[in-house]
Amino acid sequence: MSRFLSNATNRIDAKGRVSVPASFRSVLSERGIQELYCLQDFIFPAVSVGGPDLLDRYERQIASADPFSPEANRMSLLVHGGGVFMRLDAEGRLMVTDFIRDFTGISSEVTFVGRSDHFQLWQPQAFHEAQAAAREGRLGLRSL
Amino acid sequence: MSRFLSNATNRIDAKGRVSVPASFRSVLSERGIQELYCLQDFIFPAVSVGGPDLLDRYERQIASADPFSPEANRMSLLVHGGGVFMRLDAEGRLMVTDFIRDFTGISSEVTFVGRSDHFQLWQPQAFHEAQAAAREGRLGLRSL
DNA sequence: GCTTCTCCCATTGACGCCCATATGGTCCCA
DNA sequence: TGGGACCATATGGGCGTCAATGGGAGAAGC
Repeated sequence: MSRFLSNATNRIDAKGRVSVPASFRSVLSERGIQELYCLQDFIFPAVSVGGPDLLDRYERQIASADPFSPEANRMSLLVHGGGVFMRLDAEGRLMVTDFIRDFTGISSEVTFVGRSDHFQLWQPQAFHEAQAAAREGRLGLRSL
Repeated sequence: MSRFLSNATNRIDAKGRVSVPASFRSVLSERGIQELYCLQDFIFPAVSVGGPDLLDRYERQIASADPFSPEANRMSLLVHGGGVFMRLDAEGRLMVTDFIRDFTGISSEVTFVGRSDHFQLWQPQAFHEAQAAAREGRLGLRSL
């Protein structure tokens, strides 16, 4: 298995912490990830979380683009300027910082969304809407 | 090679579990499937269930696109963010989670529907309507 | 000094694992 | 051919374990 899959919604406590789902934590430990790298998604109002390899992937993507293109410029601004390192506490919780709240609209609950090699933090309602929209977009295309 | 065929309706017990029909279970064990991958159908209000190979098929589809494209991002949101791995208990039952209930409308009974290489979970009434509609050559979409 | 973060422990509620019972079908034998 | 024993499946429920959550106290920073 060993990939981030499925979604779960957890509550933020009075101190601003939220438990990362156990299934995600086991993937993290399997992969030996201790430092989490967080950055804003390019399309959705969500924060992506993964190991340092996540940063590597984005840097390769930027490197592969024309370095003077607006696209590469914009990506670098988000990846290098917007990225944050975080750690979990002993119980597997992370602090929901203002950086996360402002970009995602998260206030009292966090939806954790698996994305195979990383996972994301969403405001629950926004996640449901985005998923519904993505499904609509596929209607009309042939399904597998 | 045996396939998932026919349909059967079973009751959900007080703890939210439901028995997978024995004929489906024997197909699962023949194929050596122990971990079940579940995903919302793209067209019908039903949840598809199959082996990890089901997920592999979708991932190949995603991999064929530019990994940073909006299209791949949306697809991953559905396949990774909406998919779940599940296991059967010792008696061959699975938990009917809110994820399944919300999408299918299932409350007290589950109709298992064979689809050759996978099977689906339906709300009984919705299944009958969709099948009747299919007989008439229509697409039996209920409003979700 | 006060606030903010980290480490630690307590509670509780959900889920997995186990065993018990019911129900319906099949096979064997009279 | 009808009755009964046997078996497999579906279903019900107890109980232990672990994850999610809440809160206290010490450490570090402003």
